[in-house]
Amino acid sequence: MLRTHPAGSLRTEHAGQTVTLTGWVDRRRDHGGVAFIDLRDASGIAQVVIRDEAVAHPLRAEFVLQVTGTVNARPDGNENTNLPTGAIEVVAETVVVLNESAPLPFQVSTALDGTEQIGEEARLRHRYLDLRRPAPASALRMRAKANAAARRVLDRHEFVEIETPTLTRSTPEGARDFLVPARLAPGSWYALPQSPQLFKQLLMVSGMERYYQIARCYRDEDFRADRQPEFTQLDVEMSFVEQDDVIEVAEEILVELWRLGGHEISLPIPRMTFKDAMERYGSDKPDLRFGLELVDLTAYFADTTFRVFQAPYVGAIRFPGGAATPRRGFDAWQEWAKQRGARGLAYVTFGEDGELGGPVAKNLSDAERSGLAAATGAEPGDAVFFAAGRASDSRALLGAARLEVGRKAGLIDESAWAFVWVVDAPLFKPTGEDDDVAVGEGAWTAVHHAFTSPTPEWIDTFEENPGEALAYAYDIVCNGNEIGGGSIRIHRRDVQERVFRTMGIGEAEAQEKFGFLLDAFKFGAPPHGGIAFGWDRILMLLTGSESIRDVIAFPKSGGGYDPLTQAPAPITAQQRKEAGVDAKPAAPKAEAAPAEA
RNA sequence: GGCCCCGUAGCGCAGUUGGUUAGCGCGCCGCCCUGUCACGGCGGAGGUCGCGGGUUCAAGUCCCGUCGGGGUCGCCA
Repeated sequence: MLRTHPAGSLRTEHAGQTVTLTGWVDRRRDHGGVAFIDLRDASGIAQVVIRDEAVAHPLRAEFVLQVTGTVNARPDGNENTNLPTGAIEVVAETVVVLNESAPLPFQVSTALDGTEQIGEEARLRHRYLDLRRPAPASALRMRAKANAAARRVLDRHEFVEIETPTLTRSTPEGARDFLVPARLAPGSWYALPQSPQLFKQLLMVSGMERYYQIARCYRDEDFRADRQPEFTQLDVEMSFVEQDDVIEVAEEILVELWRLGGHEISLPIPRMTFKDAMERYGSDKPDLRFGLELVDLTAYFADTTFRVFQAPYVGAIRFPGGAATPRRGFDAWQEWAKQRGARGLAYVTFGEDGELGGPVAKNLSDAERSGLAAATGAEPGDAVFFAAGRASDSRALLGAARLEVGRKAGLIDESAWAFVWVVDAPLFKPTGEDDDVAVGEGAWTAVHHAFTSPTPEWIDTFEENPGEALAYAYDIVCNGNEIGGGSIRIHRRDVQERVFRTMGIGEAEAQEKFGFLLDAFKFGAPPHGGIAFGWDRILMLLTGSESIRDVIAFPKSGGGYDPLTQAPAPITAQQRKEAGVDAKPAAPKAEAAPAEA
């Protein structure tokens, strides 16, 4: 080693020792005659005192130094209580410049931590410098600890960590695949996996019984703050289990993870049905850090003369203290609702004297007006938003409004961690649910994926009422973020075929898309199920980051562009030729391409 | 793909009703400074106002287009 001690490890008990440190010049304070260098390495910072001006003067920020000197207690009154090493300093005897540094595109000094705003594009272009800063660095360190914690739990339960291919055939999860041309089979392409779903099920057929992987997944879809084209899942699968068994392991992992952040999750994590979540919170991932549930007013307005409320569903959400919102503020809410595809957002205000206000109030009958506070739970000074129309659309709008109200009214405890399992989701949803036109029978698609088993109660009868059938699936939600989800899978070939039939997937198409899985299931597939955690999203929450980009070492920016490597980039004509990108496909077969799922 | 916001020095930002030499902080360069710790002092360099077009006597500022970034809805577990 080029050093004897990590810089951040020095304390008063080292006083008198001769040490050698290595690191970067975090900051320098040159007084001409005596100079102070904050020497930074991964462990922290130590102050180096250089009394030779000729040595100190040429040093610049981020020069790489090797310093040998004596550890001294600092003179009385000169301690720096902001530094763990603030009671000591290293008086340099020799200073070796291991490397110089060009002037930086932005400052990385720890002294500026939290005060300096740097544009994300600049940070990503020089991510290696960005990662010298304390916050980005600690996010990656937390990620490593989270990986270790997951492995610790799963090892304890005799899970086997297994890697699965990243060059594979497209798995049927519905997102767009990233494609890789196959040089040795021009015209044919690999797909990067959207998840290891099929492989982990094959591993159950293999008798591995308990599998996990910290798996990279790829989906060619548009960006979000919490989405990247390549992302990581902690992927888990188990044989001979029921829902409760998977949930138990998952909870153990979550407990270990949140302990890293100093929070003890109390078990068991509460469960809520999908139906409850939608009806009470207008979301399949309810944020339970605050109450404020949706109010179903369909019955209340059953005989209303107000045309807008003559709808299959009328619901409301209370806005505590919202009556004070200025007219301009309510206009902004209208805009907000319109951006979400709603016609608007009806509202009523409750004055301190109990008087109703707002444009909707005058459209209500006296009886409707007088009972409204009791029906909605509104107090004087509150406002209430309404949505009327199709239940699913209206609830979604109210659910979104609930979150917005929660933020605006300061109802959310930012230090809270509210976990919930959302269970009993529907197995199927009608395709084209967004159309107003009722869709005919048979047009169903899987809510999770095609291999999710119906619950035991529905396994024999789901075809009779696909819209009602429940999936043997579970999502784990934290503070309104879905951080993981899984299901008990179908292991019986007959059930799988019935599910495919309900979804309108023909035998030929099933065989073409994932025949290898169906074939495998012929040979004694055990009952199995599992879960996948959105690892980036979990780390985002654990580190208090605003974006998953903060917990990925080298993330992409918008459009899938990497500002650091400048990928994607054009290829040469030679590469193009070899890759077979331009191979003409064989004459198309008569049955044509199956419609996109 | 729709909508909203942003683009001015290496970084973060200001720039009035369109007006003559485009500013501020940090950083950078030079000199000075023996107890600082976001050290300090003096001096200095650094600009295709994202790009293209238009309106105007005059555009960083107004208009149109375009590119890039961020957010959001669609999409995506």
